[in-house]
Amino acid sequence: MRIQLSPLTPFNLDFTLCCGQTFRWDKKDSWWYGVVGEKVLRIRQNGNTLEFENANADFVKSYFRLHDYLPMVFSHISKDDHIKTAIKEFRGLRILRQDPWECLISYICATYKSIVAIRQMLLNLSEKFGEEMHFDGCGCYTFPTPAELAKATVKELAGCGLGYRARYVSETAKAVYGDSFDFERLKRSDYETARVELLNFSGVGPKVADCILLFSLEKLEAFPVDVWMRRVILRHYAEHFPRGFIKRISDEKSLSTSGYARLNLFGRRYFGEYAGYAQEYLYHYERTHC
DNA sequence: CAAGTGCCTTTATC
DNA sequence: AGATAAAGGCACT
Repeated sequence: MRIQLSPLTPFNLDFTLCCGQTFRWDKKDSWWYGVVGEKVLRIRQNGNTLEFENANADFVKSYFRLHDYLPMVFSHISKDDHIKTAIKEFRGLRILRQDPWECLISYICATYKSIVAIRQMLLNLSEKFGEEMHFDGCGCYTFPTPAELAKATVKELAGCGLGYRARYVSETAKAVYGDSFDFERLKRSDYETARVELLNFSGVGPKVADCILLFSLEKLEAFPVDVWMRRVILRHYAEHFPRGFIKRISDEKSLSTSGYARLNLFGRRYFGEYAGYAQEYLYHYERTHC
């Protein structure tokens, strides 16, 4: 199947899948392979043509958020030269619309880990608790369902390399499975309401909640602040804060709760309703230029 | 080669 | 409220 992309609103598949928002995609030759839902999706881009197998066009458009009109997004978030530079370099990077359950578990696992390590943990979880798929080559397992992870023991989860996160994943899986938690309802809730609900899950703090809101619950105003975003703000946006505050968060090994709240609020106010897009461009630019 | 540092932080405990 | 320590393990220096 093919989709012709509009030349008016850019899309770049490589930037979108490489920028660290998702962890279970692999590139072999020109094709990207990823398990989404029950299927192995194979997709590649050639200029304005998107070619794929094993999914329908509507799903692809939704998953890659092809309906986001990026020129409008850019006009909202282009507040200064630094973000403009990041946009110029990674034009076409899009926020994904990921599955909320997988996103929740992924970012619980992501705390205090490098991206390669996160990928390994999620691969282990899928191989051990997911269902095997049949498609050419790739390590193809579905992401485990809430039922599958709720059944797993903490020891088994720890065996996947989760460490202290094993308990959080177990508790959260049981909560989601037990309540038949409805993520679609959170999509309909506003940002603040959905955020408060996410914070109730074990292993979910402000940063993890913001990632889930942005990458799977359609809250484009979410502005996750991790160590990289702290560096971005210290280097390029320090003049928006009092000296003392900047000194304090420079000295902190890890960002305090109040520090997080302040940087997060700055991002949302400064960049506006598409702050999440700004975050992703700045994050990816910082990681590739350090 | 050993030891230290960093990693898309959260939680428990003061 | 706000600070602090502890929680895998692996890659990198």
